[in-house]
Amino acid sequence: MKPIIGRVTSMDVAALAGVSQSAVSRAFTPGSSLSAAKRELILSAAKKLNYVPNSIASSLTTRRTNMVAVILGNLDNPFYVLVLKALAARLQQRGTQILTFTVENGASSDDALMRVLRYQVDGIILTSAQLSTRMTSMCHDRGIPVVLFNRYIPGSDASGVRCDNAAGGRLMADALLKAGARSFAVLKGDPRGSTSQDRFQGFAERLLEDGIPRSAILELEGQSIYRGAHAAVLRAFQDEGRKVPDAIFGINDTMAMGAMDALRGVMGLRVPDDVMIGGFDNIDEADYWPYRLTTVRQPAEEMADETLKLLDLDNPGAEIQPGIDIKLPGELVWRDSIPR
Amino acid sequence: MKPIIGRVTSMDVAALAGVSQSAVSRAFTPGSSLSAAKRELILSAAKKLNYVPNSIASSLTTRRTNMVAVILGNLDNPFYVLVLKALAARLQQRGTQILTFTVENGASSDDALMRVLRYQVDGIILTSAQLSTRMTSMCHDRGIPVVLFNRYIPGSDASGVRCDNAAGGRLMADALLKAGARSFAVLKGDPRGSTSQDRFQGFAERLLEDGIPRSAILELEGQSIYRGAHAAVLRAFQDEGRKVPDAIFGINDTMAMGAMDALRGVMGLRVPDDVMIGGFDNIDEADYWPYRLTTVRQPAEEMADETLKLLDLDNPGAEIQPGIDIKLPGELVWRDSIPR
DNA sequence: GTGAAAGCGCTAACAT
DNA sequence: ATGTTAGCGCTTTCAC
Repeated sequence: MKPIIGRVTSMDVAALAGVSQSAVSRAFTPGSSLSAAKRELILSAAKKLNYVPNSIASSLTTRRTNMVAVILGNLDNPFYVLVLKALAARLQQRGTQILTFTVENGASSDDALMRVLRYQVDGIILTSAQLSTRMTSMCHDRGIPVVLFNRYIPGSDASGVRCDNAAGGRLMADALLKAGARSFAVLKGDPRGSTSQDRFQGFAERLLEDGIPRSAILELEGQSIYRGAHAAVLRAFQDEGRKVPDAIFGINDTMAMGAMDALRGVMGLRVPDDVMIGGFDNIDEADYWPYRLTTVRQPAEEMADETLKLLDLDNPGAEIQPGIDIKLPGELVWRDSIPR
Repeated sequence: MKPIIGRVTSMDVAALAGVSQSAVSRAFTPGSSLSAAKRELILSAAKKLNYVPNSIASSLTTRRTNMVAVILGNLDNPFYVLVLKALAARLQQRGTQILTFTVENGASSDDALMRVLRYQVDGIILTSAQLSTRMTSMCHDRGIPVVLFNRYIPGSDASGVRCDNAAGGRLMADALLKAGARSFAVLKGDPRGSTSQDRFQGFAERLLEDGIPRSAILELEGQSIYRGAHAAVLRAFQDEGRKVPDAIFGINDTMAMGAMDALRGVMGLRVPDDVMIGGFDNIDEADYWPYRLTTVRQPAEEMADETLKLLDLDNPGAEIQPGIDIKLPGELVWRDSIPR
């Protein structure tokens, strides 16, 4: 017994159940006043017709779409896959769907944001790219909360959650110093990203405390990816013949892994005997046997929790918070790429 | 000069520009008849008000949301991240957004699908989990095209695109046989997934042609993940003391890598000298120096292309295809985990 | 508790 | 080319 062709609407259900269309609406709205008997009647009619409420139509009146946009940049970095998973688990559980946008690495998210706005999402989570102040205020005007994930935009009043990247950088410098390293190289990612800058900043600061000037740190551009780091290391230490330092700090694990493989696989060095390597993120791969990378763990799950708290989806009307900046501490995870 | 608080609608723009509301609508609809002058006028008024068309409202009449649902299962498997990226790039380019759903591995997607249906998506791409026939027909009734990505549901009339998994399995068996292997183990993933079954099936068939019966192949459950494969290998060859075979075939690269690390890292064996290892997918990591995994490449990009072709988003009204099943050939990528 | 009626912001005939 | 009008499928007053 196939139902009517085309969409079946609450009208059809109402007709079949012999009630008004608004009753059908109530039957699907938890907490609305409707007698249990009538609700049952309606629900069974609905099932018979394979009726599914059209949430697009309802959001027109409720002004809530139950969709949140997640702007993703670098999916090549497994950390952001972790983040997506953490966010998805939490959001789906509360009945919110994720509208995913991927943007070219380092690209401005403005155009992505423009498209997002058309969809009247209930909130926006930015894990990537820059955000212009014009966009911030457009979202603000519409009452759409925006939260920056692991990035900070100076001068912006957008709120954000991030790992305490500078402190994490210090943690790593400290570990390396304790292990006896005296010369250093750093693999940086997107130079415009605050994440990379902050980690380097904290790292350099701690080194300076031990008398190592920032100018003594070799800065390499790894473009945030394995391949980029691999190439940068080879270029510096093989092609250009620079001296391999005691330690290399990869601003993220993927780059640390790329560096490690270039050093070991191509140049025949040993880790940590010839070079120590430190990473950041603590992605799953960092624990794989060939790497056993000592790294700074980012508390992805907690960061996701805080992100949703800032989004405050349960309080639609609420005035959007000013520039709250939540910093969660990272934690050093000792493995084998730095001797202890 | 801040615009009006609250949402600004096409009415506001019309008022400011001194035109009718429908003119505004036309100004934002490419190819509608409107004089260039008026269009300019409207566009500038819109910009002044920071107006962004509400696509939720428009989809109510157009019956198109420009959203496609992508149901994702195992994001732990980097191959599906690749797939998501490929899909996102293509979809976004044509102005279609992705509604992402993650479901527990192996779980039924029925409830996810139910939620998807509320959003009136223009199409559904299922890269994971099972799909009941009831769901298939519900989508069918609504005229929502569904395409299965790398899975096949026997008896279902849903269309799908997949790598020729059986042929890929044969390719791997062939390579292993040529390299001199005579005893085998296979790391399987979700036993309910056709992908895992098909690859094993093809693998076993080819082996049989060389006189190796299926019963001689040791089947291990690796749950499709690194850690699962790692544990399964240790359990079989260390705890239970089974004899390590000449070759191990990981139904996907992640599992092959897990097996490799268990064998080398824990048991001290060498690859490929002591054990050969083959994978499937050709994820980026397969090429990393410590692995250099010989594997069967899945043509992810082409698969994404075919998926979108089947979805046929440009022909909304079109009758949904019956059970088309597109199989794209995999390709053996030789690296170092199988001697040549 | 329940129905009637008025929108939500837009598109799509239909006029002109 | 442009304005007028009638919905799209739902939620939400407002009566009863």
